[in-house]
Amino acid sequence: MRGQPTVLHLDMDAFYASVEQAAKPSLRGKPVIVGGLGPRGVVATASYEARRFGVHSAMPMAQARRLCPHAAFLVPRFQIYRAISETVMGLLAELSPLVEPLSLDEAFVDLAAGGTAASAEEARRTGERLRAAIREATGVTGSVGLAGSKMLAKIASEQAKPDGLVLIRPGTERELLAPMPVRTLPGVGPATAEVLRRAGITTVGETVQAGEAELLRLLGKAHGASLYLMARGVDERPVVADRDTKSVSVEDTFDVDVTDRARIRFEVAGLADRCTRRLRAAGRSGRTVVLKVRRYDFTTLTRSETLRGPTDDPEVVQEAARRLLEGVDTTEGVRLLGVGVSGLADFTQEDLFAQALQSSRAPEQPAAEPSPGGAPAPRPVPRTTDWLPGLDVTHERFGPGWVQGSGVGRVTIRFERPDSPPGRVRTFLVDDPELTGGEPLPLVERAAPPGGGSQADSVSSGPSRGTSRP
DNA sequence: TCTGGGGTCCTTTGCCGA
DNA sequence: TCTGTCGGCAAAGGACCC
Repeated sequence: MRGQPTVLHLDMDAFYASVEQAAKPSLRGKPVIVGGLGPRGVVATASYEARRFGVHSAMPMAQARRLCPHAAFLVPRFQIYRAISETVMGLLAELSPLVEPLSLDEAFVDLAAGGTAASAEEARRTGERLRAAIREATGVTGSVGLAGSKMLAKIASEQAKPDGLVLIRPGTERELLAPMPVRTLPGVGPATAEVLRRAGITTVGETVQAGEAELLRLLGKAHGASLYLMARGVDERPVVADRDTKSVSVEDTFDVDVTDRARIRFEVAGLADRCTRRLRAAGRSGRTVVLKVRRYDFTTLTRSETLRGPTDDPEVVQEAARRLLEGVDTTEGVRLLGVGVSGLADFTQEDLFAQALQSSRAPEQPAAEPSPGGAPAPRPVPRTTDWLPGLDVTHERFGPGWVQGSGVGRVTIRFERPDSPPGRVRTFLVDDPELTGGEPLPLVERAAPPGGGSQADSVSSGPSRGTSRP
């Protein structure tokens, strides 16, 4: 443990929902729920107003609707979240060269490496300056935790929420942690908590009392040892910038379970294709192809195959995924399919010999792609051209707005912008020629407009996913 | 209307070669 | 030469995180 609070953890407050409220004045102060809106969607983020009704992240959307039916339900707009995230990460980079992003809305900063935490007071001033800068540059708020380690900085930022700052003074960690539930510690999820509970351990203090030997017995070597350290407030994990990606994967959950084998093959081929596109975009290639199947009953299995050399060739990945699929029984229906590549290499070198060998080892299946024997190609889920709630639009006469809802051939648009008062609602026919998909507007005047660019695969609501209208 | 998507890390098991 | 074992790799599953 370090002598000074030199680790800063930043956590943006209810990030996606806050961005939507900043972008849409009519939603400020109201419950906002962002997530997948399909029949199998889950909540990505709930605003604090919605959390008061018991809605939280990862909750099935259907349950969220029951708990908070009057909330605004919106699909995520990753383009603008990413743009704001880049602005925030830029501000963090000004504090130190050692910044470790955890997600779009969270990061650790090693202040010691930036020379901005010589004392607790200076660390606090740095944190407050950062919070002000974030608010000014982005229009949304973040909470800051400061402590001598990652774990404690993260616990501090959790306590600071929303829109606050908490500093844990070195030397006070043990008493602070003792009464907290074990779930507070990183790496303790539902399963570990249950194992500990059955052993009579529910708080951090009890975890320490149990002793290392008992934790090793209960949880195994790696997990037990690290939990014992964490529970005593010992966390020597360094802040690591530039973490290397280890795998790339794409997956889709279907609105309705799929049983048709031809359709399943077709979807797997499409997933393999999307996966390799992402791989290539990142300039990487990989050796191990993984097929993931979640069945009708939510049991999940993976099948993997390691190639002779790394590849980023869509055909090779498709072939491997198809071979893996042949060994999986899907007659009772699948709810999710995924394709991933791991064992990543930096270079994109093709091992042609390995390819030839691999395909000659699987001769039983004719090379023909998804549509066997002249049968009509299996239909993918029709791309819904729905106007999805929350997406940006522009009307030739009324200007920029966002989709509030749609149905029976109509779409309701609210015309407002981040800097306007709450706007008015108008309803149009879905094919109104004056209505087109729009770009996200910047939340604050000076902020650069979100870096455009394509993001074909980044919107995450499955086969009927909501890309913005062309 | 039960349960997303994209990751990381760890454990177990089986196999193979030294 | 036989046997044991050890390390490394591959495959599969599971827990956890945001």
